[in-house]
Amino acid sequence: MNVVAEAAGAERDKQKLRIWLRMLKISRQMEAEIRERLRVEFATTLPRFDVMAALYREPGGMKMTALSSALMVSNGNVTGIVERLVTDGFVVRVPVSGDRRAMIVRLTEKGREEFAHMAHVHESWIASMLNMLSDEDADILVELLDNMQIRGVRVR
Amino acid sequence: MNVVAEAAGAERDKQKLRIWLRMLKISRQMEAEIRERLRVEFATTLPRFDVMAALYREPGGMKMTALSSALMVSNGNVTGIVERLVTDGFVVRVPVSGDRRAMIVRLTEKGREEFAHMAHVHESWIASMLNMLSDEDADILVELLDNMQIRGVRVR
DNA sequence: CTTAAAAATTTTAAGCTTGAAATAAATTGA
DNA sequence: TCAATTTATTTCAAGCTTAAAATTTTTAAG
Repeated sequence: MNVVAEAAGAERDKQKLRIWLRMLKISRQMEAEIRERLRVEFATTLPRFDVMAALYREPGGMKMTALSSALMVSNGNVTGIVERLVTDGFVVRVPVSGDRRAMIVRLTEKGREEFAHMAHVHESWIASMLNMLSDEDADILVELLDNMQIRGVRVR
Repeated sequence: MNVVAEAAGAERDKQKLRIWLRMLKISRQMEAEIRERLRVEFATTLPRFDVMAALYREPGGMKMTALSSALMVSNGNVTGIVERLVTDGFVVRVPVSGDRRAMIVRLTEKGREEFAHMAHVHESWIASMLNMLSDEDADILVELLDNMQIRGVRVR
């Protein structure tokens, strides 16, 4: 590769790095704001909210493994979060008939109501935080983000 | 507000939520990949990398408070991370003459070399992960992200 | 049937993260 | 001066997170 092409490649890499750093910053800022709001207004945490969100979509409940893979976190991680949600009466764990290893986790009625309420408010927080985006920009952004399927680092 | 305008507003909120969820997912996937790589290839963690990156930009070193506000994390958090970096010989803590409360944290020569190496490889990971973006898309995305200044939730 | 492998989950150890409380030093104002 | 406030940092308790090891149960292979 000649020097010109090399320089162009380096500049392209820098541009990608810029995208990543900017995206990371925005995500962290928004996450921090959401965590703070969840703590102050609902006395809960983002991981708890995430678990409840996943369970809300599956009224029949989910196995621990399904839950942890849906959230892309480790098994052991979910164990602790679910434990605390059980203590608070938001979820229950029921044994799976026919497989004594497995457990199904399900929202209680109290958990469903609590989540429905939080989700509604949560949506308005997001809309408020992203209110600098015009409808057009929002459409472009959704389109771009939808096409970004992250896979592992390509080893050449 | 009439029913049509209300429905349009609700749809707008959903679009913003979509953007947030997609962005969060991408960030988490990329972060997970970077954490894994840092662990396997450099036996380090993302928080440590972040601290070293901030210090690399300030050859004279930074006070603890400057460091934690640059990284947008709590003071106490940085204390622990720096502690472990000191143990590994990547940073040093020097007292500030004239202010016995404060501490300046600075990369050691070993720390500078280590970070320079990691940063180079890190950049190529990012470029590889974002290789689905055309140059045009990348430019549009940088532009959009640059205009997204997140502030707290606007209370109406 | 028995044993080996696989699967679902929990436990553990180490590190990250926070908000709040504690410490210590510097600054301000009466 | 000297008391109150502010500033810089650390400590603490609680929860989050991971990878790896351990446990229990199921499935598969001979």
